[in-house]
Amino acid sequence: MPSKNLIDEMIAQAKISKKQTDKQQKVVDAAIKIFAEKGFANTSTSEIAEEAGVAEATIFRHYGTKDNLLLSITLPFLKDLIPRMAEELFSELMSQSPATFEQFIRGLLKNRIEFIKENKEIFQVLVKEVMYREEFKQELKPLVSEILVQHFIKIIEEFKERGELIEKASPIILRMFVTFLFGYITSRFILLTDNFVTDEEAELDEVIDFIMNGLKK
Amino acid sequence: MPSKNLIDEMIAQAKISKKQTDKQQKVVDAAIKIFAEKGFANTSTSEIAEEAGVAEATIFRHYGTKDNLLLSITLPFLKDLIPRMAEELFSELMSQSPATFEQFIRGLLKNRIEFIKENKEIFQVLVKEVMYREEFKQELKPLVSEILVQHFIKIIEEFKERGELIEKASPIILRMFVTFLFGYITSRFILLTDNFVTDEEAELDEVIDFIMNGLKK
DNA sequence: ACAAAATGTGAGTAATCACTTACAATTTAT
DNA sequence: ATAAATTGTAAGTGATTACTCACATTTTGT
Repeated sequence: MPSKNLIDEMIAQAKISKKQTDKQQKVVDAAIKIFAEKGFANTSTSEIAEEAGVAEATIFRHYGTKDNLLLSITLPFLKDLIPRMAEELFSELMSQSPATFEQFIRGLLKNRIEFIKENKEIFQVLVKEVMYREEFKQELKPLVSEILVQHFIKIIEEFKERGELIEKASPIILRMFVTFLFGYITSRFILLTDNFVTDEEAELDEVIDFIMNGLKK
Repeated sequence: MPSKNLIDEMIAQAKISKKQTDKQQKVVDAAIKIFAEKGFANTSTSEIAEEAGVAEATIFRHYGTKDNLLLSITLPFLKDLIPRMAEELFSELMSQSPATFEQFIRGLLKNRIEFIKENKEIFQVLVKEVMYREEFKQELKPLVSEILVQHFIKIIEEFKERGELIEKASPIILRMFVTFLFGYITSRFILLTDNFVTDEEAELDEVIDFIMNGLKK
């Protein structure tokens, strides 16, 4: 199972370390669902309690504050599981040592899209709250710079040595790639939540072709 | 003045058509500022009143509801001024008939970045609320499909005929271009509001080079 | 078996929310 | 000049908010 659902993993992990209750589980599930749909600020604790089939006081028994509920949902996802999965992904991808950069980004994109699809809701909660909360940006920064940048630069330089990539500074290559990836993910999973693209395989080909060759004839 | 501040224009326009009051002006300015910073749901009307130096009831005298205040700020921006500016921009760009597609997107990007910078706050309010409010998506859809798509397809086809662009279906070319542009704008103006790129001119060159030629050697 | 600890909840609480009302001040029309 | 209309506000309103508390139930350790 290369791309296991992270929420399940998160919950499983939490269960071992701090043995979550049935009702706690239901609270978390309900909170993720409603936060993703309406946003943190637009969701009341009474609404979460109702959706979870639990007394409102139960939420505060376990999480203390509404803010802490949000952090309990999102921080483990950010701090533990994303970095672990990222490293697994990269080592897996590179151990298969893809012949071309194209093959590499094809594997990467497929994997990431699957990953985001499976964790769409918690991903939506995160993206929305990052815009409002400096604390989330602060949590994200090291994650991005250490995990993402560190790994990517290495890979970019490997393929540059092979003569597959343009001879530009690796951070610039990375920035262009990430900017496109970011636009791709946000436009398809955050903004246009309803009508997702029909033929994914065909779209993936176009995306890769654009990243590699651009728009010039 | 090719790229005049739209908020000023909006306010000026509103002043003529419905003669805005001094206090109304202050309310709108304060609301845009706080909405952009903290988001609509996290901002109370009492906070807006205080920032504007106005009684809370004054807001409701003029706008009736908090929701209507948001719409009074954002809808004119969406419905009147963006389309007008878009058409002006395109006719201006094309009347100078840029020699190459590269020149065209250079002009476009410069212009749009300037525009977004000048209207950064109202732009942030819009992007944040589009994620939560179906009504905003509904307002945006025709705007995007009529103004943006319509104009762009024409231009893409012009440059395809000139043999400057790859021979792909125009909607696909457009989709790749817009996806990158969207990622560029959101990552720089919504997420990383603080440390914007240092050398814009150099970055613009890299962006254009990526769009045209991709990452392959 | 049973005490202690952990979990769950109904019924609150004070604070804050968007919004209203009654009335005063100002502007506009004649 | 003055009546009418518009604009502004202090002081509320009920509703909802996140959160607390006293107490019941269940689970756990011995």
